Amino acid sequence: MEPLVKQKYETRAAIMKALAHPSRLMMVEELEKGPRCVCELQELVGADMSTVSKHLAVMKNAGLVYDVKQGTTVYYHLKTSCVLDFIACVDRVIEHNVAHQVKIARCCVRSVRHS
Amino acid sequence: MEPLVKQKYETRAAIMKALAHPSRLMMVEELEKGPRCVCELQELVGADMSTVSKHLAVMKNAGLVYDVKQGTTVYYHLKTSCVLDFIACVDRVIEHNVAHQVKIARCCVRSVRHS
DNA sequence: TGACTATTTGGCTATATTACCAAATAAGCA
DNA sequence: TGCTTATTTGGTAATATAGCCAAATAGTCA
Repeated sequence: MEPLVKQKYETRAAIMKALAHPSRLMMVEELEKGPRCVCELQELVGADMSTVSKHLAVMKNAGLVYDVKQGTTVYYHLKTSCVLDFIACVDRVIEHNVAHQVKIARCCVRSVRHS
Repeated sequence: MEPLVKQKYETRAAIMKALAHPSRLMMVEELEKGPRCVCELQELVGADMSTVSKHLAVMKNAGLVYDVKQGTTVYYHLKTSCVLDFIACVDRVIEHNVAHQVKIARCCVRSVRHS
């Protein structure tokens, strides 16, 4: 494995990781509606403000969001809305999984009935 | 935050997490070309076979892949190829970030030249 | 059955992530 | 300047993740 190729996958993974947290996903979706300050996002996710700030730092570091200071408040903006297509794809995977679970469940019910 | 809504984001994050690793991304891309056995994937990522097997278990658990046993070898298949659109989106974020870095770099060069 | 191959599991250590609290910064205003 | 508000940073403990080795499983074939 060439170092450059390896690097490519590490870079990609870093961005995915920055999205792979419930609070962060929630915030990304909220930011799609428009810029939000830390306090608004804190209310949304219901965690300590320092925690929220750190989550935002992670996403900023990955280049998913940027921040604009206005007085004492900091407004975070979503950089690319394509992360939402992203989430749509994840939801398709979930639907697929759920459908499969249902199929298994139906099968169980049937075999109980027949036993 | 209602528990069900919270659950939704946790489910999504779990799937993202299952993708958020260089080796796993590499494997997903390889599996797009067709089913592969663990040994082939091991060669690809260059890690211990047990490590590769555990990575595959993570993805299987998230419903991203499924496995078919054929004799002693296990072939892994990609379930949804939409995870690749996903990767395409990540690459767009990366491009965007790189472009920004270049802009900063150019700016630095200029200011050095002028100082 | 016994040996061989492919894969998974268990155990362990090192590292990373997350969350909270407390303290530090930074901007605006009396 | 001193106070207040919004946010970030540092410290720390709990938990999760990743990697390797060794051992266990499972299937094939002689």
